[in-house]
Amino acid sequence: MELPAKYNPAETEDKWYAYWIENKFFHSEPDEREPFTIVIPPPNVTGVLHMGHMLNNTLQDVLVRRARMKGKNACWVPGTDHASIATEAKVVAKLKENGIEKSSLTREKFLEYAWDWRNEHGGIILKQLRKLGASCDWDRTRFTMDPDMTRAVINTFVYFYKKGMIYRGVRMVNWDPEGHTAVSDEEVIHKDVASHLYYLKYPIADGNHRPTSEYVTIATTRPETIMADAAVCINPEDERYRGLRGKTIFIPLINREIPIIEDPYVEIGFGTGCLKVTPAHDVNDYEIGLRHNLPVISIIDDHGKLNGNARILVGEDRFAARKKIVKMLENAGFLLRVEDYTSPVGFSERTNAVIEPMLSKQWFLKMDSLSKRALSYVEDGSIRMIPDKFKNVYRHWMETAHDWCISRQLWWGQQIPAYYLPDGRFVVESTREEALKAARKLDPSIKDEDLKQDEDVLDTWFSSWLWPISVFDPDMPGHPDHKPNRDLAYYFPTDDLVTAPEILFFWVARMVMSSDEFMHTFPFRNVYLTGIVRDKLGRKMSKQLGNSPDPVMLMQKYGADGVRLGMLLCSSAGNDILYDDSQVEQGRNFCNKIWNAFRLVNGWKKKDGSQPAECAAAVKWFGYRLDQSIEEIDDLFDKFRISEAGMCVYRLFWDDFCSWYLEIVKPSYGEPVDCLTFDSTLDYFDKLLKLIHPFMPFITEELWHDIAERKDGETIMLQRMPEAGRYDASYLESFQICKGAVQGMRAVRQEKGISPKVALNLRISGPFDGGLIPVLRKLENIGGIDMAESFDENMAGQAFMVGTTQFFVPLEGMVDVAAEIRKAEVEIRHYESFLSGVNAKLSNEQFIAHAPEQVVELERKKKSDAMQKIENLHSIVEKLKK
RNA sequence: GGGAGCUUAGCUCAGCUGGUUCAGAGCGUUUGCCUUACAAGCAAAGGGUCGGGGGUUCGAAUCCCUCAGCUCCCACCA
Repeated sequence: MELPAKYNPAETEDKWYAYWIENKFFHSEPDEREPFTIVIPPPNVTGVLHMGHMLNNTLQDVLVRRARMKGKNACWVPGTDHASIATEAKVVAKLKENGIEKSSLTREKFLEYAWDWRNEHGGIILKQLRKLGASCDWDRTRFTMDPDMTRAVINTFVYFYKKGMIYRGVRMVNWDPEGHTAVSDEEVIHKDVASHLYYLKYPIADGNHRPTSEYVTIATTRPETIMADAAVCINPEDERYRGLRGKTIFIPLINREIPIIEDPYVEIGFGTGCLKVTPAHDVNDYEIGLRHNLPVISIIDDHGKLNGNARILVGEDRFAARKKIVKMLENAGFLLRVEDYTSPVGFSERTNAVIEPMLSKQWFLKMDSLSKRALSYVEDGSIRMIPDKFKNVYRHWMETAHDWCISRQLWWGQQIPAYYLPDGRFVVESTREEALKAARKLDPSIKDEDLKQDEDVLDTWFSSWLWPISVFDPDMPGHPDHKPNRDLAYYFPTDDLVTAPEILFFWVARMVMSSDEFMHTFPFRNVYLTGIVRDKLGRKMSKQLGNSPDPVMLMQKYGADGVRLGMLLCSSAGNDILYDDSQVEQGRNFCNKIWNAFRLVNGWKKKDGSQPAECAAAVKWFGYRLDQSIEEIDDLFDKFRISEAGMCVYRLFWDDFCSWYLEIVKPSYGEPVDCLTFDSTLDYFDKLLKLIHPFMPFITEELWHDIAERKDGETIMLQRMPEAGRYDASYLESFQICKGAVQGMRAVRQEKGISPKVALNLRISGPFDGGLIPVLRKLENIGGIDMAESFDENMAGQAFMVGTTQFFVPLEGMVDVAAEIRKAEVEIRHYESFLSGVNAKLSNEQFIAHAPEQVVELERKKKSDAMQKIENLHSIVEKLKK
């Protein structure tokens, strides 16, 4: 049976994934083994796989598969996130397409649509992850709005409320007038926008509530908010405005009288040094308002339109109102001038609407004690950040965290379990029944229908911050009637978390908080932060730019294994990766290389008989090389240098195994291979497949089944990862010299245009392991080999050195003597300057006195080696000149 | 405005606490090869005064200062 020269991933990948599922290889149950746990960062339930997911999940799969092969009980818990604002926005848009306005629906009806949408589109991304080879325990798949997961969230809310850590307050929030909800600070993106600075006249009052002709000038970017002004503020140090102290002033157009106050917040040098204070519509003004007890006059409604408090332009959109009021101010003579001005404006991450700072009643979770304790886990090293630099970022945030606004004015999500009595008092309980009981304690006459549940839902992160706990035990520890849970006790704390730095605060930090609160420990040991996948030009991948390849198409074209390896090889932790097709091509090519190495070995016939010397040497060498590489790979994984570990495996297979080992042991066409070499080769192939498996699960499973008889239900997935043995470093060095000799001879041929069919003689002077001469002969067409003290006189030829071993290829009549002399002289000069550097060091008394003995010793070795080389080169020149 | 980080070959990056033979890898480039495992390949070659300047040291890509450029995070001066 002839195997094709090109590996075809499509044929194998689906087959093996089905096999793994069928045999439940991904499933984990607690047992006596050491656990290894990863919880997936749950993607949006209605999302589709993008390049970031590919990278992120490949990394997780590599870690999980490796742990499994190290004999651990590996459990990778998958799931999805309800992503309240994003999903609700999608559903609203979809309904709009069908001519249905959200406002025309009841909450129940809307949620019905939303669940339909989720059931239809939900989980596509999880199916796509299977294509990638992700070895998730699908039996444990969770959704943040599963009934029991929701119960965990609700119970947690009640828990913190009863602990006094959740409160309801009027706060300045980032209002999204498009989404009609408050969004967190983290969901606001600030961009610089070109706008104008308007200079307005505010008439000063005469003391009897009448305007005078005197005025102060105020600069503002938002003239439509003047009706909400509560004061005008000056800096107490500002000499120019001494006369204004204690006076009052009139708002233009509506003639409302407001005080002049003093606060150091105002910058003397900026604008006019006079600030209009609008507590209802600006965060800083709100703070000033609090300090000076100013009234809060809100003139913008939830839709971004002016309300009755504005008195003028009522019902106008805020941006239309701005244009109109500028005209009105101008016509009335209050507009002094207009300057171009660039100011930062906040946009909603989800809807891209301009954020309106607004006062509204929201629910908050106190962060103070939670964030302090969460910081300590990272500070004391219980949680390791990879790369390390994110420790700083984390610390900075934890030290400045504000209380967390956890309510959202949406329907898709967990509804806040606060129930209002008709008189406005409220109770917080996990069920309506309990709420009724509690309410009756306040007022025995309350009936069920009198209770009104809070309309808001909880921030999505308020459910995902419980994820590492709730996926195992949705009952959540910390609740009064909680029973110990076997899964939680076994799998928690988890081992590694692989996620994007963007959600270090949203998610990672908050999981640490919830874990500290409920488990009194950290939720994971290592946090591996991946970079962002960008295009070749460094731009973020986005739908608008259309610069993102479709991951599923990519896997079809290059194979999942190829895509996995390709992305991994160029992605060190925390660094962005600039995606280019050439990377996955490299991965695909590697698959092909493995495939063809298999084709070669697969065609071999075994025979009895002695092992040729070159094979014995190659087997010995590669065995050591393998042990050396395994040691290196283990070390790289310990340091989470996953891409480097991948590169190490790549080179081990391609360079050492294929280009050297196989080339040495490879028999002539059709010839059989001796038993010892045959068995060693298959053993090495088997070990290599295991080392590669975490990176490329499909092709390794396929070939592992081909290199030996396997019983049904066997898998490479559950084989033990090869462990490093002791190796003889000096033998590896001797082999390096042999490799150097081969490369030197090839270079001579290349340079002189000598065909491989022409045998060349070789003279060796200096250290060389005679046992490797058969290897030399196998790889190069060599006539005679002399091991000589020095070279014959009068011999034309080409010389080269490997280390301190000198090689000489006699080339009677084929050498440009003058050119060779020039080359040798260049080299002599080079070594002479090197030598003089070394000599300078060695004759420096300071160096001898300060440097450690080994370093001095090394310099002496350098000196003698360099002198040896120079001498050798001189003798070459001598000979050439004769 | 505050903070963090980056700047090493054409590209993407290693280079750990300063010293293992004048700086490494992958990709790309150039040259020669269709050598019956692989042209998605084989073989060889070229390519860097480690962003500029200064300092510490016997010794600096590595530590310190400074300048320049880039990136990210936080805060948002009306």
